Amino acid sequence: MSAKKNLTIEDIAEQAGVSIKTVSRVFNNAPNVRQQKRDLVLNVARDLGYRPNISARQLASKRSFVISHFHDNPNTDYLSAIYDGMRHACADKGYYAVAEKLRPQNASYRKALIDYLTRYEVDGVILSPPVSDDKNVIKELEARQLPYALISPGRKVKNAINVFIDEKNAGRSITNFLIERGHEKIAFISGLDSHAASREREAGFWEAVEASDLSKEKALRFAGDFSMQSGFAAFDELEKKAPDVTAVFAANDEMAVGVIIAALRVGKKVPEDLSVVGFDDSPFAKSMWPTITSLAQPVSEMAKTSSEKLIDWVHSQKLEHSHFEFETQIIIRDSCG
Amino acid sequence: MSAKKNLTIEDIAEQAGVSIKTVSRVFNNAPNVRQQKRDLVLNVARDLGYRPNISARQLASKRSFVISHFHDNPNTDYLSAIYDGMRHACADKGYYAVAEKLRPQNASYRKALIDYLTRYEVDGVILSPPVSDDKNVIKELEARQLPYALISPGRKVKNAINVFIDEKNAGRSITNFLIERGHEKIAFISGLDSHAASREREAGFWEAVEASDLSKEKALRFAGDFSMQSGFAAFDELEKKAPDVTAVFAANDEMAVGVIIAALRVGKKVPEDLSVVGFDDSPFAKSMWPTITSLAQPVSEMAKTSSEKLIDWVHSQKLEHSHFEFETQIIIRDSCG
DNA sequence: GTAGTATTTGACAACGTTGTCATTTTGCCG
DNA sequence: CGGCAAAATGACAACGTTGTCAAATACTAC
Repeated sequence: MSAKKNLTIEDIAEQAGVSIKTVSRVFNNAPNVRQQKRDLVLNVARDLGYRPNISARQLASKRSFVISHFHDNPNTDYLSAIYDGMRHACADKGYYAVAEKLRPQNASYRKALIDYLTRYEVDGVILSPPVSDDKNVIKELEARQLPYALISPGRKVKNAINVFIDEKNAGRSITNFLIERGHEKIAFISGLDSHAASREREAGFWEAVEASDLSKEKALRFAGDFSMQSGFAAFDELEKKAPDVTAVFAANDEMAVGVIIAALRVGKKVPEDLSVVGFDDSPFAKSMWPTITSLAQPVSEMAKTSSEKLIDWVHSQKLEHSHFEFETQIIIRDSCG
Repeated sequence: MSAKKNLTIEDIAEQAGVSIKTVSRVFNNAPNVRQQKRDLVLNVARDLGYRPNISARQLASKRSFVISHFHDNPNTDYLSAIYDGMRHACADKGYYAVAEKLRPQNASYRKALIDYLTRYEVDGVILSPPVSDDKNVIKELEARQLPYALISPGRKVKNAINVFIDEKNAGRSITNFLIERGHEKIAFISGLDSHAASREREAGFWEAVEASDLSKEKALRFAGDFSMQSGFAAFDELEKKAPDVTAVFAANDEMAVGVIIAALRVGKKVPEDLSVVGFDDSPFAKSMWPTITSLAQPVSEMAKTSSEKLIDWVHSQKLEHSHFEFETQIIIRDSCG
């Protein structure tokens, strides 16, 4: 074991025969460095295995190289997907990705938020539903002039990065998918009405119904809250009120799972007796029996883009593009005939 | 808006009438500061709202104030529980918690690991199954003399923090729970044999069987892999080979869910026709129908302790206690008669 | 009260970058 | 080829802590 001295910017500068400032410029992609020198520095750095010291960078530049995801969502699959996307974007640029649970129902959460923000000095923040629609949080970020990105916000915010899918359109297309398959009486199971996404998906459902030959009475709505249990309950209600419904669109996969299990329990089979489609294409959808047809949104990609644009914003000190719409896709599986 | 100048250690020192070094000592809980001065400094700091600058600390102390969790586990509930525990421990001490997925099946993962370690300069690492049993990862950490903690390792490691439950004992006790309820023919569904925890839980199962009045033939074992699908398959096999089994112990909740759904699908009811117990007390267990009796291990607490001890280790430069055993608990729910 | 020791405190130089601004080099035009 | 603007480069002072080591102060035993 050799005594390993830390490589610094000076070592590279010396080896390359330039000043430390030039090396710094190269590593920050700063303008006004001749290509030839840039290559030289990069080569020397690669050969020696040099990495800029993050702490020193932070201190000198007053950036923290940390982006944080604020959330309040019990769906750990969703959170993990977002974190994956963040890590991807961060890895390339030497940023840290962290996450923090916010509890808006908790009276002291605003204090906790401020506390967090002062303690950790993050460079940028990503908000996911339902926090992405929390006025108080947004106000706090704006007051500090902290760059932030909203994933699937209920309404777009002007001076922020907005990353989203067309929820209404998605709801419409998966509803159409059911109608096209010949279902003549269908039901929608809502998520929490406080989530904008649930409202939009429902709006899409009704638009599809109206554009079809189905009469209004042939479409029903049951209230859920995104949980599996609310899927059970919705199915039970459905059985009571409209046992002739042949297809269900649940606003997320977890409720779709609930519907399927509740159906099994009274001897109804999916898809033979009832077709079910979900939303989100969560791991559930792939592993359930039957596997569930679901509308996939590219959550990781959305988080990755959010992170990249956030980092760009931090670097350039200005917001170039603020709206990023992503495509969705219906993943057809076994849960509908 | 007042121009807000950054508060530094010097401001506090000046206000309190001491040197910056004394302030530094107070904030690092260093010894040899008179209580009276300590209080004085703390008061001044609180009044002014001072927080030490993390970057400067990092740079001067050559610590990164980051601990990282290396994992390779698709169970996002488990990962989130660990991250929660880490955050708790970190929040108090100004540390950052980050996580990174390792892919030991990937040929280049060792390179990726080294890359990660040089890029991010973490202070300590937490490994969870199956990575906590990965010799290569451990070797790499030891070579760098990086403090690390193992959550639920297959075998304890000497110069590391080991945080665990008694898996075998847990397996025994939940098996006994079934036997005591009068079940006379029972089955165990294993997880991946490469996970030490699954092997231990199984060992506990057999110990309980042997200590009981059940003859050996009255206990069966089916191979699973922790996935819901393998729960389906195990049930199907069970139906074929031993339809008179009245109770199943699945090595995790996801497989227990699989068993229940597969049973429903052939018209068997849980718990009337079949009792099922799981392991981990995941959100599944609470929300499934029926709710699932499961063995709970305090994952968040374990991660919190891991983090705390890791941070202590970093601070004191030495490992005080290395073994931390946690208690488990059977959470009785509706899935067994 | 004094010497000797242990505890407490402070001065000042790191730590490894980036920001600022001055200086040098290059490119262009007449 | 001289003059001038633009581009490229460098010297050096931040950034806000902690580490080191010397100095001051408090305690102890006689």
